[in-house]
Amino acid sequence: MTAQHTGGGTDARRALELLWGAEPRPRRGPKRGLSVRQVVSRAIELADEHGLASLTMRRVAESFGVTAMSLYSYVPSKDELVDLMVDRVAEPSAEPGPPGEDWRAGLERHARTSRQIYHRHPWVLEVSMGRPPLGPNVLAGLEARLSTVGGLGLSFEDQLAVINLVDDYVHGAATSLTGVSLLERRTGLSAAQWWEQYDPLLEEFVDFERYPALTAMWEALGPTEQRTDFEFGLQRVLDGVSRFVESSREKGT
Amino acid sequence: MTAQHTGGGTDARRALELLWGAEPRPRRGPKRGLSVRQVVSRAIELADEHGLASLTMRRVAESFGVTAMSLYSYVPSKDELVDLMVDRVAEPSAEPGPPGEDWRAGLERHARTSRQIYHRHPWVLEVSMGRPPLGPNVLAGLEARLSTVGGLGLSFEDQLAVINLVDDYVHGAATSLTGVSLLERRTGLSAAQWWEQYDPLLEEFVDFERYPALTAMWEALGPTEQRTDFEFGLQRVLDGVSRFVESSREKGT
DNA sequence: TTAAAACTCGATACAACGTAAGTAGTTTGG
DNA sequence: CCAAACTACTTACGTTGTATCGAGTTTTAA
Repeated sequence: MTAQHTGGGTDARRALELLWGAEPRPRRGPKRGLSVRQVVSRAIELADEHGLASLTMRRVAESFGVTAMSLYSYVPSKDELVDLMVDRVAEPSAEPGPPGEDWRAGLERHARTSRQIYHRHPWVLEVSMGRPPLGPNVLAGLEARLSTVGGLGLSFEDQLAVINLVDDYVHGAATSLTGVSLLERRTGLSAAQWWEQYDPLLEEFVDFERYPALTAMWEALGPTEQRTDFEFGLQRVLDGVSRFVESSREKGT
Repeated sequence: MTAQHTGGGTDARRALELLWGAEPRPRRGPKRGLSVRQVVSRAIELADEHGLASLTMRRVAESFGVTAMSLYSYVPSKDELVDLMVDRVAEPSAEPGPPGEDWRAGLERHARTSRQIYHRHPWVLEVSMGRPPLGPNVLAGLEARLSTVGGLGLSFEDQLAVINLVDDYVHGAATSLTGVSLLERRTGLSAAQWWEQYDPLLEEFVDFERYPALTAMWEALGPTEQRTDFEFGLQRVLDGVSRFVESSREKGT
């Protein structure tokens, strides 16, 4: 397991060539049986279905009927492959919003788009983006966010802070939301089944007197659904941003 | 790499016994050279220093001068070990707040405590908590949060939604914050060095005309520090919660 | 008191991982 | 037309979690 992060490649030029699709056609050897695009697409499919932990070079290769080492003529390492996967699935974040869209609607749209991406490709959440792949879609996504908050009269620092705030919330909420269903597939146990296992045992080990609020809640709600409400949180976050924008306007004028 | 998540163990009773420290003393065989506490502590130290990916049963064992398989008499699997580690580092979240603390101060304190935990133990962020280990500290942390928002007249659902919102933001922000420094150690390249590699190459591949806002920002700020401001985001989130609490009070009265 | 059961720990082994190295065969530029 | 460049295959290495087995140790039951 080498790649749990992006930007791990050693050859920056090669990485950018791959990200921006600069594949010079005239190559010497035998015709290639595959393309980088194909490899990346298949890798995404496999990761979507079985998770990042199960995404191995061997499996990607096998799905094409070639050996693992063959892939290394398309992609220098698994790290680079993950970079390419991340930029590929970021495609929707580059889509333009409707004309006349105000900042709040724009941030909402970006947030929902990200949530969609995380929902469809949960493995993205496992990839640390400390150094995002500088591909067309990742850059376009950032550009779109910046232009959404660009007209508010905020400093660049504040613009970035607002964008990061929303992105951080979405990332965190998506992690919670996805974690549950991910575990159901990984362990083969539904959340309900899991609770059935633990619920009776808990009383044996836990002194519930020490957790009155928790006990009250479990009795009222049942421990079944502890779902994070994405929209609720998003609206609170945007309310907070709204207040900041307003007070920032007052000062600025 | 089996354990990137908690709650993966197969024997629920054994898991709870370990979490709640129920180690029945009269055991038959030779005296044990170690204790579960020791093993968990050492594993945390190693994960703090070298990351979760480098935390292997062999390394933990070697640090005690025993073989990898010896550990399996203390802990049934690496999954369970990670569960124990998570509950252990959650200890600070059980600490009580000052008397008379209002809800906002309480949520702030919980958020900062979590951020501290993530800062000191970045590997926790890599562990999916879809099914948190039901140990004393995790439970106490949830109890503390619930009692913080318990006096606001919110429904249990709304209480949970508020708690999850703050936790989700903190998790997301911590992931951003930690990601950068984590990569510096993992790749041996500082963020500045990394940018130096990519910056000149970018102009070769990227048509900056297509990213005007991004270009303007990079020219103004330089791409060096794209840090997430934890406190900024936290205050916006709490502002949002505040508005919700107020409007909820109006309705409720 | 003693035999058996229960336990710890070490040695060995296996399948799966990313990928280095080497080879055979194919295409193309000089 | 041949040598350089390229693809894809075979092998191989070191690492991972952990199953299995065996030898030795302590406790319990008779």
